[in-house]
Amino acid sequence: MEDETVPGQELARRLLEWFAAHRRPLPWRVHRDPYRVWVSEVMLQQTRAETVSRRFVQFLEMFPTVQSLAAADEAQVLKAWEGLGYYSRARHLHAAAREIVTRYGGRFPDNPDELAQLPGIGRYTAAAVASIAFNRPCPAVDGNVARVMARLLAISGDVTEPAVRRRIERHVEAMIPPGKAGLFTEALMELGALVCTPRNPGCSRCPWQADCEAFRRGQAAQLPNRPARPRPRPVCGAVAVVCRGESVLVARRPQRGLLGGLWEFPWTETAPEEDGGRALVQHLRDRFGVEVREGRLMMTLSHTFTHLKWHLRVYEYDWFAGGEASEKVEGGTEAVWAAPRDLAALAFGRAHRRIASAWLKRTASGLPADVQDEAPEGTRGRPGDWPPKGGGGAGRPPFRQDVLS
DNA sequence: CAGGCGTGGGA
DNA sequence: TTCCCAAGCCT
Repeated sequence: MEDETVPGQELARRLLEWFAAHRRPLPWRVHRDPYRVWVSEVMLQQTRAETVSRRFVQFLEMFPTVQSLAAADEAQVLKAWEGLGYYSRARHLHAAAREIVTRYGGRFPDNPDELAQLPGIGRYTAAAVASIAFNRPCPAVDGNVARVMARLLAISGDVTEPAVRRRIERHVEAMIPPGKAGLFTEALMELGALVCTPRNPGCSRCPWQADCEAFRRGQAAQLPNRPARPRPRPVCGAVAVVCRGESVLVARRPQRGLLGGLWEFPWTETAPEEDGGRALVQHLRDRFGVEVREGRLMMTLSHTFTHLKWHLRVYEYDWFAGGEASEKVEGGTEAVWAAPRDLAALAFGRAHRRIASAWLKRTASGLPADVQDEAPEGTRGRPGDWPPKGGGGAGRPPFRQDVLS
């Protein structure tokens, strides 16, 4: 169409030459079947390739085909996804697998429009799967590609804006070499991952250095311009580890929203300066029908999400009464008494997994519970000063709560 | 459409 | 320690 085409093809030729020499042997590049391409692309969303490589291999061992993934329970899939974050990806992956099996007979759609109808597959992933798995000439613009192109063209606008991204897509589409769409897509992302990195770009190693407008202007490291993210909002809470024999009480979070479908210890949000013990005991009674004897502080911990920062006080209780049913409790909260082996089989988010690990370690060793945070004593994690830097609450005595009246 | 949605690693 | 992310999607 435009006169971009000819120099674009020369750029593509040089890129593919570079890719042939520097391509990493990543596990999802061994076989190029649509299932593996799809799983890897979803797993790579907002997640580093180094993290994904291990987990991808494990996931493929557990779910080697789209049929096996579709046949699994969602809980199994979430367990396989544990620790990877953005758990809606796992739920969507599972739902899409079922749709591919039931609606498409187990054969993936080969075009971006149909792919993008599937849950968890957006504009980028649809184009990536169509180009890499089916060699369709679709421009797949992820963060890597957006960065490379923003520098190549010296685009100063926000590359997360749809209008800017569509402009980049048009440029990329014009560069796709006939018959080599998949290779080109991989090569462009690899360039962003290995050379045209966010900080300290390796311009001296770049096959496009001579054509890069940002490099010519000495702006490569400054582009693209990304809007600053807001600081995580602090949330304080009190967590209950209720012990009943060898088991502890755990509950499943709602399917939607933060850590959806994962398990956790019962907890309640508190004001920053309160120890939360009373509200927690009330919570156990109201929400789970469980009465406990007394509580004592077991540990404190902080956990940062993209948009939240949890400051948790974890209390250990001995069960006294209630909750025998170990089933659905009113309000829709599913709760169970989990033995150590159950804890290992359930999927938790990072913070609650750490609580489970701490409890298991203490139980196994027979040692008394210890107030312990990740920081050394005297800096953070003193029971009377939580959350750290929050102000107030100095010198508060350790929580004790008698339940029975 | 702006904001919700995880985690681990590097500067 | 703090900040910035890393192969986005959904509502």
